[in-house]
Amino acid sequence: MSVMPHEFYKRDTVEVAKDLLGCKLVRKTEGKTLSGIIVETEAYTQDDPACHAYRGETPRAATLFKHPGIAYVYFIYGMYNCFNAVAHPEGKAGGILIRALETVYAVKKTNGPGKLCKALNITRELNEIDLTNPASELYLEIGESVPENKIITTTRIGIKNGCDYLWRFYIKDNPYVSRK
DNA sequence: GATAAGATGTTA
DNA sequence: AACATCTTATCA
Repeated sequence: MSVMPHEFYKRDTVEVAKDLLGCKLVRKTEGKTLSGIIVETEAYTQDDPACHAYRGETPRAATLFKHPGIAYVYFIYGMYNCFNAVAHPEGKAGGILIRALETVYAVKKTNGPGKLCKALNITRELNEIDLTNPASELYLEIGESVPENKIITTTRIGIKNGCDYLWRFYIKDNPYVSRK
C-alpha cells in the first residue's frame, strides 16, 4: 500500500484522469476508514470552457491553480459537493472530477459525484487537503492498473460548454459507474 | 445589490 | 420532465 507522489499529478490532466481509474480512495472520518476503487473520472483543464478555471483565477477556482496532488471540493446545485483531484503540468491549472467508486467496505452507493461525497462525508472543509499524505483524512493510493481495453472514453455529463470533449473515463462493465 | 446558471440526484 | 435549493460569477 502506497500513495501516488506529487509527480503523478504533475502531468497532463487527461492522462492523470485515465491513470486514476483503478486507484484507491481512502477516507478517514469519525474514527472509521472508508475506501473504494475509482471507476469513473472526468478531466477539466484551464483551456476547457466547462472548467471553473477557464475564466482565470477566481476565488473558487484558485485551488485548481495550486500544487498538483491536493483536493478541490466545491458545492453545486444548492445541495451537493463534488470532489476533484488537482492535476496539471507546471504553470497550468486543472482537475479531475471523481464521479464513482467501487466500494470495498460497507459504504453507501457512490455512483455519482454528489452521492459519493455524501457517502464519504466529503465537504468543503477538505478543500486543498494533501492527497499524497497517508496521514490526511483523505488520500489516494496506488491500485490495480486497468488494461487499456477496459477503459471507455466518452463525453462528460451535465455540462453544455465543451460537451464534445471526450474526457470522461470509466471502467467497462463495472456496475458502480453512474448513468449506465 | 440583484440575477442567472450550474461538473446533480430524486421523484413522477 | 420537474424540482429541490444555494454558491459563484457577472453584471449594474
